Amino acid sequence: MALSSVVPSVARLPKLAEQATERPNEVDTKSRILDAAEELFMEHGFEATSLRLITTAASVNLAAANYHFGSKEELFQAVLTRRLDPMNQDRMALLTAYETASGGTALTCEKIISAMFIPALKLARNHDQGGKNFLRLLGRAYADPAPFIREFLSNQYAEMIARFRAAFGRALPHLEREEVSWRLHFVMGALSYTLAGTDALKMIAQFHPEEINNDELLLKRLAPFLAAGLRAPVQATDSHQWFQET
Amino acid sequence: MALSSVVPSVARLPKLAEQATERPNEVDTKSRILDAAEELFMEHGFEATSLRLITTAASVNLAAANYHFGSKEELFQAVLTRRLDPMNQDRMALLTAYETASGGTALTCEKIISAMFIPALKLARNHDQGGKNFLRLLGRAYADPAPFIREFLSNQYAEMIARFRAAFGRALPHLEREEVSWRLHFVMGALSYTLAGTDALKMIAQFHPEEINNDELLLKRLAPFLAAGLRAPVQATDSHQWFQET
DNA sequence: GCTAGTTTCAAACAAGCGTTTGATTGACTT
DNA sequence: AAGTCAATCAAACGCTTGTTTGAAACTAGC
Repeated sequence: MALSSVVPSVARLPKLAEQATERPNEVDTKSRILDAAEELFMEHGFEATSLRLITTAASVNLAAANYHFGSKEELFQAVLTRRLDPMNQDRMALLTAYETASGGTALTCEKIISAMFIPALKLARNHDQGGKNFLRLLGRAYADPAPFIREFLSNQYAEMIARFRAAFGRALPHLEREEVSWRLHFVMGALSYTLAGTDALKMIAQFHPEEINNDELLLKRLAPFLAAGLRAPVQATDSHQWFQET
Repeated sequence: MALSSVVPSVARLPKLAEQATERPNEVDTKSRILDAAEELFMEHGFEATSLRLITTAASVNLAAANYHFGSKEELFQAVLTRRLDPMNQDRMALLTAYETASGGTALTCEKIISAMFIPALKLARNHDQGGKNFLRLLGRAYADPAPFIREFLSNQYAEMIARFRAAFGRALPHLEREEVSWRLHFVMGALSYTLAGTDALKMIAQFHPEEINNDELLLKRLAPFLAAGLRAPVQATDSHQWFQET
């Protein structure tokens, strides 16, 4: 179905052994497509972004997208993988570092949340241009109904989620395993929603507009909220303290 | 641009004054389209759902969609309005009822969250078939990048958000207004993400599969989490307790 | 200089899209 | 019985979509 070589070799890379590969301008076609696709997918979503829009923005030929990535779906996955995979590796490495540093004692919730957020912050700050775009793209991909996106994210996240669920389980020994999983779910929900929000964010936060794109301040507000939620007392299953009214 | 009468009159309604209008089968074309659109938009998203798919599922002519609603965008808005508007009215009415019942004293966070959730629960439970579908559709619409959707939701939610922000402000007098707005934002994020989740939900909750569609149990887990987050102590702005590591 | 193999390119492909048209149907009024 | 008008229908409109094609451009090895 795809072309014979979805991963083409290196014949026409621009002067491979001649000069430094990190020129900000005039990078190779594949990266140009990835950069343009990242921004446009973030702005319009997967379905509403056409390959023609992407390739025009990248100043490459339309057929180059299918040549280098095989299909639009594979291009989207490549956009996600490029940054998501390193970020999740960072998260797990940081969690491991915290755990070995603490000896045998369980980590605090704040420490574990740190291990989730710091790699995301690093991504938002360090990358030349696309970091913030990518986090917003990721937040939106989380809510996308397309099956191939949901399946892809499930696989990409499975290992990291398992590691962090175990860590939260040790940090909150009084909670049942189910409850820990649910709260981790809520944490990821608030995080992805917050990262994806632009208009919804403006809707609520008409103040301090300079803060809106300051992810560090944003997460400094989100983290205490989530840590307190994680430590909340469990609701008795048969309690009718809630929802007693019609 | 739209037809001359986007809101057509009542000439050919099926035997208008003859029989009861609440037959579960053989409802009028407009409702059939709305029901089919609700389900398909929920399943595939706005862009990926074609009018042909909707009208075929509704067993009506393709042109009927444009005739009754004007355009695909207006159809989507009609799908949202049909249930969202009454739900938000319910929320505000319930909040007002709580406030008058409490006399002059401020409501608790739990009570305010109740006023947000109970109407959503009612929607999920009472409506013949589409209630749960609609909540998932709503959660996804929240993350949709399409400008007309974001604008529409902003307008639909503005009044309700303002009312609840004020209520939370009174319940949490030690918090600055900004902090209250942010935390309300986080609350709505976790809520919409949770309501929208299907695969992500399965990904985390492999246990008790019968609970997944039990919204009451779901919100019984979510509510204590959010209430605790709302009451969390504020993080000092200059504190470096978080994120001190690279 | 020839050849092999990778990348680019303009052009076309078939399919699907939202929307519009114009005729037809059918219930109502007069 | 004629006329009015909302509602339905099959068909088409113009356009965009993702993908494919085959030739051209280019680099590298012999």
